[in-house]
Amino acid sequence: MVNTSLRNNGLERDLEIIEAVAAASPVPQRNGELALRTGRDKSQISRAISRLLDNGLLLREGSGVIVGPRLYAIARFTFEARLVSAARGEMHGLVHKFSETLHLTVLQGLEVITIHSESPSHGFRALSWMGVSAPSFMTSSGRVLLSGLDDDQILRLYPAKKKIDGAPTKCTTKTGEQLVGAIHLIQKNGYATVIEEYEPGLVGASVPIRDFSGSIVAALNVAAPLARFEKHLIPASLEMKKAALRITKSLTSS
Amino acid sequence: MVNTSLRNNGLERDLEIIEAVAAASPVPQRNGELALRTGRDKSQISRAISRLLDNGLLLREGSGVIVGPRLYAIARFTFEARLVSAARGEMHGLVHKFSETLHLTVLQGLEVITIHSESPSHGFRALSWMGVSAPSFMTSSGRVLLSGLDDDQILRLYPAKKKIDGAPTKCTTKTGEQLVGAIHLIQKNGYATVIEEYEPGLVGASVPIRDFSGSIVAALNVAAPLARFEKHLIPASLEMKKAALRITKSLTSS
DNA sequence: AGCGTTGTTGCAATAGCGACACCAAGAGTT
DNA sequence: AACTCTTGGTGTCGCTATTGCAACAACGCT
Repeated sequence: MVNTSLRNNGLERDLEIIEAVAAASPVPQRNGELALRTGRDKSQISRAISRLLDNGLLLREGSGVIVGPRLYAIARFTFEARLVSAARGEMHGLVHKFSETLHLTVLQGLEVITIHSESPSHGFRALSWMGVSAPSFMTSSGRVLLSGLDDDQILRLYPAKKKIDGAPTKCTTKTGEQLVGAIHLIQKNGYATVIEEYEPGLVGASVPIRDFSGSIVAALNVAAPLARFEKHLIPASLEMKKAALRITKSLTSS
Repeated sequence: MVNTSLRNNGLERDLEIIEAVAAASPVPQRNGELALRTGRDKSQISRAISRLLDNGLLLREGSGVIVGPRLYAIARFTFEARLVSAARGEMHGLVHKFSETLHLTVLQGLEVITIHSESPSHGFRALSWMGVSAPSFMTSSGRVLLSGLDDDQILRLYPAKKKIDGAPTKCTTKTGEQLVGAIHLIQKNGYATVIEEYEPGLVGASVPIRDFSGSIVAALNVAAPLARFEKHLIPASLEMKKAALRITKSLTSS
């Protein structure tokens, strides 16, 4: 029952513009293009960009704008920056061991966003992982990230009896009740696996990464083709569990 | 002298708050502390933080707030996307200066892959390395890219005593132990050189390119015939070091 | 209990936003 | 040059959100 009518259109609009610019990176975005993308009036875009330029969030490049330096200055001091540098080496080792792609994900709202990926030599270099935020209830990393919450917190997000919006037929957690059940299993095992839930032909496993206090701050995830990796899901999970512990350790010691 | 009256207090205030939070990282900042730092009314801080939380720019951590993952995701994505175009200019200048071929490489799995090359006009092997991968332990760029990892992480990839598979006789890093030693030297110098390790008659030098948070994300590399370039390896490395810094700087500061 | 500290919320005045129309600068085209 | 077409920037005005002060609620402390 928090006051939700407290909304700042300005901030939302500015973020929308910045993300539109970021999504088009490295191509500088022109004024009109952004107006189209965000569906706002050109006058608003013009004035907003002017402000964002003044504040260093955007930067002129030719006849368009790109993301400015101030964002980097802030991003440098985020928890994610430390997390990535702590996890990168471990992920590297696991890529070598599994020969499959690894992801480092965090929860934002109800979405899972990937903040770092490591691919094996034979994989494609994923360039598009930033915008791809997946729903949390149907991915292994999402369930792992949710597993830090209490049952009633989860049920508040996903009501027990109600069918979750957008749950595909393959998904094993179509209601909040089922989700809580899956999460109990994750809490017991310390890892989560999914088989062809999010995408056909794909399997995945995830383990939680905790901070010094034990709360879950991120998830380590491996995704691979069903045929190639199904039998390795459990061993890989156990391996990742150990890696997650080492990441926690190096997070607290730095 | 244009738009001085166009100042949006909201954006400025929000940025001021976010930066205050970032500056205190990793210690979560409480409401009142931020009011003091920014010299604003606590009511404004309270409401602003509530908005910033809703938008994922900030995150609750205990009784305070930290910077959320959203900004990091934007920064990370745009940095990668713009890396090649930012490096191209510097590489072009270095090609001119060295009259040798330059490569921009990243690590994928345990292989080094070349994502961009610049060759002098007389270059025979102009495009031959694009997308080609090489083992990381025996190339200068590979060692540079590994130099962001801890010793124990490297030793997990390459056990200390065990002879590395595929290491040719010329290779100076035949065991994990030797590799760690070589990497220590790279970390100390800020560059890596190899002489006829990967291919007979060929020498090379590499320097790391770091992202906004200091993580090594790519390597700048020059490869040349032994006879022609051996005496220039060190000066070229120093030159490339400066170029690498400029690349990072050009992306992260105005 | 009483007290100090800390975060949230009413409320009037005010400042900024959103939408539409208009203006200015270029780039072709004839 | 004048003509159009495109693109970015401004003027204005009704309307809504923000501001700053205050009172209020929620703790923690002796």
